[in-house]
Formats: sequence, C-alpha cells, structure tokens
Amino acid sequence: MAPEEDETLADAFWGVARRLRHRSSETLEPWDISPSHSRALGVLVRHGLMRLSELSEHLHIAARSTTEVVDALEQRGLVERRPDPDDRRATLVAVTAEGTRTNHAIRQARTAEAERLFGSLSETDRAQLARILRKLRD
Amino acid sequence: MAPEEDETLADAFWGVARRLRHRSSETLEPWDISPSHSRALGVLVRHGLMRLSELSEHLHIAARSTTEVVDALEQRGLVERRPDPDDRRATLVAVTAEGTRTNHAIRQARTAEAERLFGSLSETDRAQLARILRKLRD
DNA sequence: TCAACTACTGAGGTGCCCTCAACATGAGGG
DNA sequence: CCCTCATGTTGAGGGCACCTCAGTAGTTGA
Repeated sequence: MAPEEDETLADAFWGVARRLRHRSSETLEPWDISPSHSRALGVLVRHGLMRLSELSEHLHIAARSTTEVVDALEQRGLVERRPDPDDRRATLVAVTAEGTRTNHAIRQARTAEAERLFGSLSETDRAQLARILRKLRD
Repeated sequence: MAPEEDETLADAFWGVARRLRHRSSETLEPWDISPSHSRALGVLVRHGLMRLSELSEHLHIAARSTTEVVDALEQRGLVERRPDPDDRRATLVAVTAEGTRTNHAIRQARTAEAERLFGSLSETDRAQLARILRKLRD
C-alpha cells in the first residue's frame, strides 16, 4: 500500500510551516515582534491579567520559556509585571494600553496575512483545515 | 463576522507543529538524528547522488543551511562527500550503505509515528489534510 | 518549626533556519 | 592571456522557539 505517502504528511506539514514562518515574520516586522510573542499577547488580551505559570499552560510551553516571552513583551512596553498581592512568589502579567492597541493592529495584519497564504484555498478547504488542525491539537 | 477564526488558523497550525516536533524527536531518538536531517536523507535516497546546491533546492533551504545538514549526516556516516569530477567547485553528496539502511528503518518508524499522531483522523480527513497541505506548499 | 512544595529565573543547550562575506573555480570577452 | 563576472561551498555570526537543570524566595501542612 503506500506507507511513504503517510510519511510525507509530516514533511508536507513542515513545508507549509516554513512558508508560514516567512510570511509571519514579514507581517510582524513593523512591530518588531515574533509570532510566538504575538500569540502570547493575544492570550493575555483575551483572558486578562494572569500569572506566568498560567500563561505557560495557555501556551503549552515550559515555565522557563514563558519568562523569556514576557521579558520580550515587557521590554517593548506591551505588558508589565506586577507582584501578586495574594502570593508573593507569583508575578502577574498585565497588558498595557499600548499592548492592547498593538494587539488590535497585529490581529488586523494577520488576518490579511492569512488571506494571502490561505487565500489559495476555497472556503470549504479552509474550514476543513481548521477543523482537522483543531482535532489534531485537542 | 468572525475574522478571529481565520486568525487562529495559523495558531492552530503552530499548535500541531509543536506536537509533531515532540513526537518526531521521540521517534527519531534511537538514530540520534533530527527530523530535518532525516528529510534530507530521504531526498538523497530517492533521488541519488547530487550536489549540495541541488539538495538545497529540494529542501527549500539556503545553501549554507544545507552545509550543516550534510555535515551532520556525514558525521554519522550516513552520507559522504565526493568531489564532482565535472566541476571542481562542486561537491557531490552520496548516501552510504549504512545511510540506506538507516533510511529504511526511519521510514518504518515514522509510519508508525504518523499512525499515532494522525491516527485520530479518519481516512478521508487524512487525505483531505494531505491534499490541502500540498496545495499550500506548491 | 521544619520539610515539602510552588513560582519564577539564571545558565546553558538544541534544532532549524538566516545573511554576509570569503574563497576557489569556471566561463566569456577583450 | 588576463580580467571580470558568475557559481558552489563554507566560515562567522545571528535569531527564534523551545528545552532541562539547578537555585532562590516564598508558602503550606504536619
């Protein structure tokens, strides 16, 4: 049967990932922010104030990596760290006004970007893709 | 209507990519080889002897990056460099016997891996996904 | 009070790419 | 024949997105 074809599924995936990475870095260039950072910003805007550990869970990355992401966003003035009044071990991350504005701008730009990359697909293909990806990620 | 949903398409993509990376590194652990290196090995086995520059094109990466990939494969004895008799600027990359064997073993393991990750999908979903990914990558 | 646990971060590392510039070789023209 | 320009590869250096391991400050329960 053709086991090689299943195999190329992963390869095809990486091929698309590469293109997507290129596109994203172009799109985000004006804000000097990386895709993963903008993702974190999005989570923070949607869910509001939270601890670093909580953010880690949302992003599915290690706590240590979250420190770096927050460092970058803080350096750009998009978020700020605050002590948690309830637990002095913890640090809360809050989005600044600037962060909220930037997030909006980025969302718009990324919608346009998705248009360009995923635009070659039909509506139904796009819906299929979204559905399948979510299933894989559950 | 709901532009945010299109936006998450890219995010969903990265979520799956993360899982795929984890799985792959587990699967490939016995051979101490990375996904991208195994991809290169696959290309070389399928298409035979070729120049570094040609390999770059197949992989869609910069020539300089190909140098690194070949370095790694050569270090593990899976490929070897040979001078190109027709052009002394060029270097040919050839798969060794060990490389061919390893490639076979890896293909089998990766098929099993795909089974685990993509196994939650129906046959038709898998076919859809493969088709859509190839369209996005063309 | 003390041991066990939790939240965060410094240090250091890996994978997978990139650009820029150097270097040798090759091909074509004056 | 030499000079220039193009081509093939690689050294140097960088960036992003992650990781683990170990350490510190703070908390909680017996």
